[in-house]
Amino acid sequence: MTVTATEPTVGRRRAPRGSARRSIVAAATELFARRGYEATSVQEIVAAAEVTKGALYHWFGSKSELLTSIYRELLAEQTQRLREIADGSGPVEERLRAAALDVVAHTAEHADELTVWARSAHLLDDEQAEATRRERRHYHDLFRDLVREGQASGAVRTDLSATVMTHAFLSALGNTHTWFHPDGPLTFAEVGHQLAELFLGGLRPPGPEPEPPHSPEPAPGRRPAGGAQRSRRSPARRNP
Amino acid sequence: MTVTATEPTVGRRRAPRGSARRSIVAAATELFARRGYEATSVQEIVAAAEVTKGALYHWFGSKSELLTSIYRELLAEQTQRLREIADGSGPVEERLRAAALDVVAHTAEHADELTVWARSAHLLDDEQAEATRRERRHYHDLFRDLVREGQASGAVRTDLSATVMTHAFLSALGNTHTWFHPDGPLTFAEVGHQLAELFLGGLRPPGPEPEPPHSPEPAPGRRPAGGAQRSRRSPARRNP
Amino acid sequence: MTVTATEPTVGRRRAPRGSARRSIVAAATELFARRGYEATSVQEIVAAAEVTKGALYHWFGSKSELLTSIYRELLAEQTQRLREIADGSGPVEERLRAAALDVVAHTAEHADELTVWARSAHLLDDEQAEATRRERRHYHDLFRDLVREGQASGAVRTDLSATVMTHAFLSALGNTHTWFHPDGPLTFAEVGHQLAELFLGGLRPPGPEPEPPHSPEPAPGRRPAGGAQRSRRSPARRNP
Amino acid sequence: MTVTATEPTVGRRRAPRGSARRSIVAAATELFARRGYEATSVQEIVAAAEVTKGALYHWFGSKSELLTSIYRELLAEQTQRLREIADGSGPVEERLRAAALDVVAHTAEHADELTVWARSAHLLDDEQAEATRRERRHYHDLFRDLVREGQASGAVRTDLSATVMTHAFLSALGNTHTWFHPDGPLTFAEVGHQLAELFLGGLRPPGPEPEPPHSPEPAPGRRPAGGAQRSRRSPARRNP
DNA sequence: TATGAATGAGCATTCATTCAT
DNA sequence: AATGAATGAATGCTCATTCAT
Repeated sequence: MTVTATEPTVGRRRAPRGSARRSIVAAATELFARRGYEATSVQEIVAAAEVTKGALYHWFGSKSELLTSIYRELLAEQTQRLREIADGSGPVEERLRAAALDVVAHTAEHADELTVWARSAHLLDDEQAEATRRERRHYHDLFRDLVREGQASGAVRTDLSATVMTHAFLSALGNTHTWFHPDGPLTFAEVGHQLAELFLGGLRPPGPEPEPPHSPEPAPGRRPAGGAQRSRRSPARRNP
Repeated sequence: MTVTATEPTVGRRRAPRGSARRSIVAAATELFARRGYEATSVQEIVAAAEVTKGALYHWFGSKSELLTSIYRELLAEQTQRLREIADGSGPVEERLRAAALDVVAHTAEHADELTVWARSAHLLDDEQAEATRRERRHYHDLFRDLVREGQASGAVRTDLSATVMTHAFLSALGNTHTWFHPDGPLTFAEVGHQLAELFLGGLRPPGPEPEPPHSPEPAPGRRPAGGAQRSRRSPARRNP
Repeated sequence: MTVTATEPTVGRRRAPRGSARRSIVAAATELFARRGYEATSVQEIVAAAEVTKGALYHWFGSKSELLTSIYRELLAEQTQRLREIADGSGPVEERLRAAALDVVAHTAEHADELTVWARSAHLLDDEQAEATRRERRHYHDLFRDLVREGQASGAVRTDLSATVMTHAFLSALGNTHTWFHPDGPLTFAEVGHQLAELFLGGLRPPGPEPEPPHSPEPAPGRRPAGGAQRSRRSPARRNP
Repeated sequence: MTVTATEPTVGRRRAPRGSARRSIVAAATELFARRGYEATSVQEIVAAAEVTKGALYHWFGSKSELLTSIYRELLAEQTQRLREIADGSGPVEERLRAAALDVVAHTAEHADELTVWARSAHLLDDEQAEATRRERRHYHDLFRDLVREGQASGAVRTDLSATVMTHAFLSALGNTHTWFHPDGPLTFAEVGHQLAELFLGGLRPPGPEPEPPHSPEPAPGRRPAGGAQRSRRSPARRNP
């Protein structure tokens, strides 16, 4: 019933400009994550967002466009962050490590949205699927190119496909929603760091090695932002 | 489309006993894989299976029970195979490697069903979800115990959680449906072997190593059955 | 069949506002009364009301909610009438008699709806049943309190429970649908008056009585409105 | 699973002759009473009776024939009892009283079946409805003739129709299932006696009376058999 | 920048009944 | 005297979307 105004307004306006769109996105994200895209009706979204159906269709052309919007915003942000890391100046091993940790941090921050996407992307019609697929592909290529750069420099094993290694890491992280439970013994941040460590370790060329370039511990004090708390539903997030 | 008579019949007898159930499962598996569980109607299933709706509901309590049945059969088979490998007599490194390759082979053989499951498991009601979750958990624990055995023997690094490592490998394989394309440069078998290799390599304790206990190549001549061809739709399966 | 436009429209405008709800209620009442609640399908209702299923479910959450709505409106009206009589100023005998005759009149006017209710109330789910049960109970208590007032004043025998006497009268009237036939020798109004007379007579304390306070005849000229004609299907209503 | 043998059997027979039929009737009666005829599926009946569908259709031509069977057996018994009372030798007042009390007793004994009938009779197809209607009508006429005999003898008021008075009493009793609750202050036997008393009192001619021919109390020691306990579900049956 | 009544095709599911064995 | 797989038509209901206001 009541709407919290986030900016000063005058007169008889009940909510600030664009707030309807924002509350629709927030409600949809939460519901899609909890119940799934298909199991959430437009009616439920508008009820949770405290707007009418007409308002939703004013801002979004369809239910699937709403889903796509949520994901594309997320992807754009993540791509931007990755690009900055990849374009950095340090040695490739360091940039690779930074990239992996950034994926962990971003996954932690947006677990809900990413869960929704993983479960529902296949339901989109061809047009919308194509658009997001291209952007997602772009993100993947950015990461893979970093791996390839590592291969060229000798830091990464060359007997395995950079594509496969990239997908392996991204999949392992993107699947945490199917098994991670916040009440378990590890926080999401810890799990993420272990996954990054496992990935980075797996990249090293097989055979005798002179010096491990980094310590295998989760590096206390370097935890990525948002790593410890991540979801509206379970701020702690420890798992088995 | 075609109905194979498994025993000779005379007159206008409908079909051999139990054939209705079988054709329902076959039709549902194919349709769920191609179009998705939610996008496939019961009407379409019975049309493809050439039975009536009543027959479907005679054998399965609901559409979701049909989905669950398909998955549970698959999981039971996979669990049985893993148990035999885990209970084998060789050194743990070899059993771990065999287990990983078996997961690859099984994933290749049943990619369709596993894709369906990955996309639709979250739609099940609590009761059905609980039953399969328990069985799935059991399968996971079997694999994880092998990893733990490796940790105890010194073959596997101990600075990472066996649970996390197990999930990482299973997730990487279970997610191939989101990116693998049969027209790409690698067959599914090759991708699978690379994933196994990456996983096995990542398990090794960090630091100097005397002798790599196994060659990193995909082990020619040992390819698991069904590894090279996997799906009704794309027997070759090469990917980018 | 025919649709009466209640306001002038132009072009291909569908129908005046709120008319959909009204025609749904009218069609449902008629069909439920003629064929029974369970034997009437939602499809038949919307066809008769010349609306779509969606419109019906826009206004009513379910078929049973539609049934409940019809009855609750009826009950509210009847309760209101009874309250006015009970709160009147005359002697209790007169108010009791007026109340009984009002029940007769109301039953005559709404025989169809009441028949439907008597036959189908037990099919409702607990939630809906509870709501109407409470209102129905309220109506009953209003009548019973009048009987109790009569007992306190000495006009009504005290050796029998006011609750039981009230139920007896209401049941006798509410069951007329099982046996009354309009082609019989008595009109419904006559039957109703006899029932009221029987009830009122039964209330009198047993033993010698000085003066019968009212004539036992059906009181010509005082027939309640709608008593003589009651149903779309049988305007006359005489019975055996 | 286990069936209690009601008569000695030999050999490998699992249940006595006709026991399937009996358990079907028992299960159907119980389910129809609790959930309603329409809301009870044939599947539920055979599950409760521990027989198969085929067995049910072996003994009964249809679901409605099963319903009809239950009621006709009951009606035959009740009619037989009433006939014996009506054909008795005492004065008409006494026979009338005995008849009323017998209806009370019978209603108490078979409340479940009678409830089913009251709710579901209207669902039968014309053929079955006609058969039972004739028998029910016969029962009613037997009672009404007793009332008429009372009118002829001067014991019963003649200003009201014997038909109407009979229906009033039978309806009041037949409707107890809609309001009587076993936890209330009165037992079903007490309610029944009050209803009989109210009815009998209402029959007396209006105006001065010399001697009340009977005491208004529920006549302790004369309670009809079965009056105190009646239903599988609520042996006590007290009501508000 | 909304509103909300209405659409209409589609959905999963139920159910009394049949019949070859 | 039963079995139980199969029928097939019907049922109540959902839902993303539209559009006059």
